Amino acid sequence: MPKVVPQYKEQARERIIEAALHVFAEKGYHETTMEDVADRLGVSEGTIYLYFKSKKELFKAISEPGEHQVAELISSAIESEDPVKSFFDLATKVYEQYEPISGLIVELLAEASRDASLRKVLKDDFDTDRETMRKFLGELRKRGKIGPDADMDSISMTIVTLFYGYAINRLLGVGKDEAKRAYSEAMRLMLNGTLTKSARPRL
Amino acid sequence: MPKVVPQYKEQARERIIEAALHVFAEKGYHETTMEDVADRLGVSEGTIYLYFKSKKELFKAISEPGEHQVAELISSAIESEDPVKSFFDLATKVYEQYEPISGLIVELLAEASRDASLRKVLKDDFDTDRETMRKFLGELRKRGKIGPDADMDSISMTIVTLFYGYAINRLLGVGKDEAKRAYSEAMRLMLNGTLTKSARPRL
Amino acid sequence: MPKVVPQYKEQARERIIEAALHVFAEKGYHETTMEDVADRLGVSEGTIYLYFKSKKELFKAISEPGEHQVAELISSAIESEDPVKSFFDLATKVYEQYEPISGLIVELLAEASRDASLRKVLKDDFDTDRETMRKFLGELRKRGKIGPDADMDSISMTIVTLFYGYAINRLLGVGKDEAKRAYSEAMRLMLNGTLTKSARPRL
Amino acid sequence: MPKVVPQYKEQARERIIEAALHVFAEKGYHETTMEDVADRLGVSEGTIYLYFKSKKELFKAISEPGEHQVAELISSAIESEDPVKSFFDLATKVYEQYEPISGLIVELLAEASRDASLRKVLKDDFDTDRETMRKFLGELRKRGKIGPDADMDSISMTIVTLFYGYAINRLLGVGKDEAKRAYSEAMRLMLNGTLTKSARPRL
DNA sequence: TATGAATGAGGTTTCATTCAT
DNA sequence: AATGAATGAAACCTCATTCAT
Repeated sequence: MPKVVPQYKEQARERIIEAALHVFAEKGYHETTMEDVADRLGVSEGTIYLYFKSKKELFKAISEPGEHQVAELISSAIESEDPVKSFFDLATKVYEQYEPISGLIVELLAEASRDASLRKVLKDDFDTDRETMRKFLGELRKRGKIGPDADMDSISMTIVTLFYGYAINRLLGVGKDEAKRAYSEAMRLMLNGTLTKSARPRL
Repeated sequence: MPKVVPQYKEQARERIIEAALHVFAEKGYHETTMEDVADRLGVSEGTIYLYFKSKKELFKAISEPGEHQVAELISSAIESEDPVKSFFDLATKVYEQYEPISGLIVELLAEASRDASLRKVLKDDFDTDRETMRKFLGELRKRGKIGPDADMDSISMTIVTLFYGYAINRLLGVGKDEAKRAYSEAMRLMLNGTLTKSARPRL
Repeated sequence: MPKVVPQYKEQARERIIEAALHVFAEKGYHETTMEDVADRLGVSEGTIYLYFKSKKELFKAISEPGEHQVAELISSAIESEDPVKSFFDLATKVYEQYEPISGLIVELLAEASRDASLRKVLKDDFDTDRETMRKFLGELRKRGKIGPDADMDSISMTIVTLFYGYAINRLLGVGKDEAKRAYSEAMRLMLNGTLTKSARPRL
Repeated sequence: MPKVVPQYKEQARERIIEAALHVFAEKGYHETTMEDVADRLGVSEGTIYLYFKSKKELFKAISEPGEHQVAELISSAIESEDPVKSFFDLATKVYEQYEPISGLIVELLAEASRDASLRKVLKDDFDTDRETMRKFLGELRKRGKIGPDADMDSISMTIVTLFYGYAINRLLGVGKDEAKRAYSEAMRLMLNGTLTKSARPRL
C-alpha cells in the first residue's frame, strides 16, 4: 500500500498548516518564528522542513486549501430557496470567517504584493469568489429579485472586495455591527432597491 | 533665532519620511534595511536614529502627516460647482494616490493589527475620511442629487472602505480600469440612481 | 533517556561559563565581545545565545556556581587538626583563587551595584562566607586558640572583606607578599594575640 | 592678563569633572553617555571635548583632584588632641565620603586593572593614604596609645584597604552600622587592645 | 521520519568623536 | 569657546535553515 505514506504526508502537512495558521494569525508572519509553529505542534523545527521547504512556503500554503471556502459559501447560497436572505446570511458567514484572521489577510496581501506566486493564488481565489458571486447575482436576477439596471460584473467585484473591506474595518477597530450594517445597506442599494427593507435580515 | 532649529529638525524628519516612504513602498517594510533608507538619503544610518528611535517608529511615522490628503481631496470636491463630476474625479485621485503604495498600505494595516498606536492613527484617518465623505454626500443630497432613501453613514463608510479596496484589487493584479469601473458603478448604484449614467464621467 | 538532554545542556552551559570567565577576566567585560567568547570555544556566536539570553546574563552566570568555593575552603579548614595553620593556608588559597580574577571581581561588584539580582547572588555568597568563617572562628575559640574578647561577627566579616581587599590591592599593584604579610598580621592581631608569631606560617 | 584664560579653563574643567562624577556615580561609567554628562552641565557634547580628549580621560580625571581627600582627613586627625577619638571620626568621614560613590570606586578599580595610567593614579592615592595612616599610627604609638607589638606597615595597609572594603560591603547591601561596627572592632583589635571599649566612639 | 543543536549571515542600534558653523 | 548634527565602526542579537544522529 504505497499510498498510505503520501496520505500520511498529506495529513502531516495539514496539521502543520493548521498550526501555522493559528500562530501566524496571532503573532503575524514576521513576528512568528519556526519555533513558535513547532512548539504549537509539539514537534521540532526540523520536522517542519520535511514538509515545507521554507517559512515562506509554509505561509503561502495557508492560502491553498481554504481557498474556496468563500466561493463554496456563495455556491451553497445559490441553492437556497430564499436567496435574498441567504445572501445576507452568507455575508455574515464570510465576516465571521474573516474576523479572527483579519491581520493574517492583510499580511498575505502584503506578501502577495511582492511575491508573484502568492499573488496568483490569492488572485485566483478572488476571481473564483467573484465569478461565483456573479453567478449568484445572475440567479437572483433570473428570479426577478434584482432589477435589470445593475452591472453584475461590477457589483460582484465590489461585494467580494467588501469582504476584504470588512476585515480591514474590523482590524482598525470599527464595530462589528457598524460594519455589517454599512455593507448590508450598500449591498441593498447596489442591488437596486430590489432588496426591500423588509427583506433585509436582522444583523 | 531659536526657532530655526526645530524647523530644521522638522525638515530633516520630513525628508527621511519621504525617503522611507519610497523605499518601504518599493521593497516592503521587512525587506528594507535602514541602510537602504540611509543610502537613498545619502546619509549614514546613524543619522536616521537622530530623528527616529527605531525602524518601526520610522515606519509608523509614514502615517502621521499626509494621510489627511484623502479627506482634503474630498473637502475640495465639496466646493466644486459640479460635485457629481468632482466626486468621481476625487475617487480617481485617491486611486492614483494609493496606486504606488498599495503594498505599503496593507503592511501598515498588518502592523496596525498588532500596534495600538498605529491603529489609532489609521483609524482616526479613516474616521476623518468617512466623516468628510458623509458631509460631502449631505451636500449632494441638499442639492437634490441623491434621493432620500440612502443611509449616508453606511454609504460613506462603504465608499471610504472601497478606497482601500482599490489598493487591494490593484495589488492582486486587477486591472486599473476594471477596478475603477466597478467602483464607479457601485457608487452610482449606492447613490440611489440619482447619478444617472449620463452624468457619469469617463473613467 | 530523557535525562541525557538536560545533562548535556548543563554541560554546555558550564563550558561556556568557563570560557567566558577566562575571556572576561583577561579583557574585561566591556572589552570582551561575544565573538571573543565564541572563538575561545570554537563555536559560533549564535550558539552562546542558545544557553544565555544576553551577554549580561552570561556575565552574571559567572557568579552562580563555584562561588561557594571560598566557603568550602573555610569549611574544610575547620576539620583540620591544626586549624591555626589551616587558617593561614586557606587565606593563601583564597588569594590564589582571586589573583587571576581580581579585575573580574571588581567588574562584578560594579555591575552588582546596579543589578539587584546579581547583587543578591554576590551578597548570598558573601554571607555564606562570613557565616562559615564565623563558625570556623567559633571552633578556634572552643579549642582555646582565641581569647574571649573578640566579637566573632565583626572579625569574620572583616576577614572575608579582606579577601576582596586582597584582590583590590593586587590589581592596584601591591606586591603579593606585601599584601599577604599585611593581612596575616592583621588577622593575627584581630585574633587577639592568641595566634602567636611562632604559630604563624611562612607566607 | 594671560592668566585669566587658563584659570577659566581650569574652572570649566572642574565643573565638567564635578558633573561627570555625579553622572558616572549614578549610572556607571559604561552606561553613561557623553550626552548624559553634557545634559547635566547644560552644555553640548562637543564642549566637553574642548577640555578632555576622550570619555576615558574624563573618567580618569575624576580620580585626580580629590586624590588626597582621604589622606587629608587622616592628616588632620593627627593634629587632634584626642587622636584616638579622631581616628574613629575620620573613619566615619571616609565612610561617608565613599558611601554615595561605592559603585564608582569599583568601576575605577575595574578600569585601573586594565589601564596603567589610571592604576598609577589610584595606587599613588593608596600609597599616600597608607603612608599618612602609618604616620598617624606612629603618632598614636608615640603617645602610648598603641602597644609595641603591632606592625605599623601592615596595619596601616589593612585599615586603608578596609576603607575600600566598606564601599564594597555597602554596595552589596551590608548595613551601614553593621559595617561600621565590624571595622571599629577590627581596628580596635588591631591596635592591640590599647583602644579600650570605653574609648570607642558611638557609631 | 524526527530531532534540535549548531550555524552564520545580516540587521538594528548605539555612541564616542569630529567638524563646519 | 561653543555647538550639535553627522558619522561610522562595531557589537549584540535573531532566526531560518541544516545535518549528524
